Amino acid sequence: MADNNFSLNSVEVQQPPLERFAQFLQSRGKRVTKQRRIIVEQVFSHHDHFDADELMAHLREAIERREVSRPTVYRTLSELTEAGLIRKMTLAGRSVYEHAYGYPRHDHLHCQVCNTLIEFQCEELDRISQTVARQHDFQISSHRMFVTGICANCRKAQKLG
Amino acid sequence: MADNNFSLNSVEVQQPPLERFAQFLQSRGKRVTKQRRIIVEQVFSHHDHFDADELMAHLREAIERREVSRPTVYRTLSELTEAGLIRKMTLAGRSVYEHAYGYPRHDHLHCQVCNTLIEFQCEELDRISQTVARQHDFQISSHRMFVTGICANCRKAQKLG
DNA sequence: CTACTTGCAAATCATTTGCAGATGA
DNA sequence: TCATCTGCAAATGATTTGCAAGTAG
Repeated sequence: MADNNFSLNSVEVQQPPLERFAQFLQSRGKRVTKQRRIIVEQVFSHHDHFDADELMAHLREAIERREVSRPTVYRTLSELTEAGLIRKMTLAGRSVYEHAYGYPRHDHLHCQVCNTLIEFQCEELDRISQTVARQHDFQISSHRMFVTGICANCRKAQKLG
Repeated sequence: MADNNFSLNSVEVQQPPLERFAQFLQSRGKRVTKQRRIIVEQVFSHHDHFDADELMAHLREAIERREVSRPTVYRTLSELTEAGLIRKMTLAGRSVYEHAYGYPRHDHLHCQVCNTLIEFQCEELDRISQTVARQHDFQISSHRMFVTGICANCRKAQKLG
């Protein structure tokens, strides 16, 4: 849960993701390249959950133009995760990402029929993590809760079917 | 969360895993074979978290004797999961299993250094799942909570190092 | 008997890596 | 300049599948 920001008060303006990423890259002696720019812009163009393939589908044009390649997409997703701009989770064996930068902490309901993720916030989960961690002399870095089941839409569809 | 048992009161005796599995197999028109017996016996010989490779390591002799093969181990793990005898989770891209049959529901602390899973029980998590699910008109089948961080042992080791 | 199972070899599939040429600071 | 990057092709590693021979009921 490294917070490299001096301030994240929600009232304050926050630098755009690309700038934030540029800082991170610089701090590691890495470079701001055309492909990293393209990928970050795409990732933060809208809020959503996505995996590498879905991201590449959105980048199709750039990929066909040979401006971005599959390995670079994977490499950049790792860097963005390291930088704390996105968060990675594993869903059915596949890596799925979501925005972390500028987006509030939350957990998920996962519909096992349509595979959708529904976000929810619950302060209590933090409290519980802390209590349990204390009991086991465990140093928390983060927690993740998934509630699996069937969403309202899919239940409706099933009844109709 | 399908419960195929008529009763799971902890005071009552419970049939051995192999018998339970035999019932499941029969109900599906499947057969009790030597390899399924060997694998179930091994899986339930002690309580632990394990992945396919670790299980195969324990089955090394049978594998060398050509009594059990890698595909059969994978196939049987799937069946045991379907039968509800074991539970599957994904940890760092790898499938990890644990006993479900005859073992109380729990969640995990996951040490990111030594990769150990520490179990804990917390009724409140069920209550929270239910509340959240209700808010989103979501039908729960189960939940899973992971608290990631560093366990006491690894912290000690790090201080010494 | 004969449908279900198995081991084997080969296929998959997501993700990663080696490398020679390209490029940002 | 020159270390960092990139695309390409190929490697990886866990898991799965097709298939002919084996076996449970």
